[in-house]
Amino acid sequence: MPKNCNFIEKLREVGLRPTKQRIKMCEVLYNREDTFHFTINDLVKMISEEMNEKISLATVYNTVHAFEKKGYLKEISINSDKSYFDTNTSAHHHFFDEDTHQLIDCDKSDIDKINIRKNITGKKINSVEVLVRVASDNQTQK
Amino acid sequence: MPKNCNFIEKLREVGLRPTKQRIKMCEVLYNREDTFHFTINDLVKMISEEMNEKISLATVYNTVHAFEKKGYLKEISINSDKSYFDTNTSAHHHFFDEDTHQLIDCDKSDIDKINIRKNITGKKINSVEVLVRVASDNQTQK
DNA sequence: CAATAGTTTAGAATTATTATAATGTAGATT
DNA sequence: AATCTACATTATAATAATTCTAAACTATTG
Ligand SMILES: [Mn+2]
Ligand SMILES: [Mn+2]
Ligand SMILES: [Zn+2]
Ligand SMILES: [Zn+2]
Repeated sequence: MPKNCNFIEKLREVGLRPTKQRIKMCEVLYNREDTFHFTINDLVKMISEEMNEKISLATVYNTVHAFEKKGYLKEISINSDKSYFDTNTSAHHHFFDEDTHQLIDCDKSDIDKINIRKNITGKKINSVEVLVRVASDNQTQK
Repeated sequence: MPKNCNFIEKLREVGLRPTKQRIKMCEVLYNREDTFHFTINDLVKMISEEMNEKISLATVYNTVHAFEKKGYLKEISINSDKSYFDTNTSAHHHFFDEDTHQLIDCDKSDIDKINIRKNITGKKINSVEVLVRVASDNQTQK
């Protein structure tokens, strides 16, 4: 979703009613310079801090999943106890900092295009994602 | 861990006491032709079916994590509600069948070696993993 | 054969997430 | 504009994976 676009229109376009809560969430998620990664908890905090709105946890979950289904959010594969989401919905790869639990985008120049030679009969490829786990240099050794 | 090796020795080597439970789990995990992927639930089922042993759930969790820490198991990054583990501890990539929730190994010929050009200062790369999500061809369309 | 540190266990606690079901509301219909 | 209805929101309960607890057990050491 582009910054400062007509969220009401955008929501209607994909068949989602532009409710107060969804518009607020659009503002929190998309009205900023850069895309970012977040957990549900992060998002709840952002909503209550940046806005003076209280949106119920269930609605935050519902809306995040609705946006994901409509292609306005992506879920990132990290085996952690919680889910991470990304407002950058283009195909891209990630670094995951195991110390801080922060996700960092790779851009195209960082990793060559992945070429998959194997194909599984009857199955189509939905996504190809690289996760590069990094950690402080002086953690495993010493 | 090689098939039919001396598990008692192998456990002692890494400072784990060779308890009845750990030896049983070694047998279930490593005494077979091929490596495989499993969830904790899968493993509990295997233990009670293949062996006539009952190992408490807490011990299964403890032991899986102990084996993981010692490098005898790998955890696979899938954004799912549960964790997946792998008895193949070599660096390799995966297909994940979103219909059946099955993991399939990629071998070296399937995906070229990933070359990471970006580096994050003060951080070292712990792992580079590709996850290829696949699903039935006639699921998204029609 | 003690002593001790590490291990197992049942069950409780925790945590992220989803389900429920009552209330509210956007958008259509009159 | 009032009414209708399908969709949304909400507080709360339920679920499910995982971790914690603390008591009982056991492998190893001396
Ligand atoms: Mn999801
Ligand atoms: Mn783990
Ligand atoms: Zn990203
Ligand atoms: Zn594997």
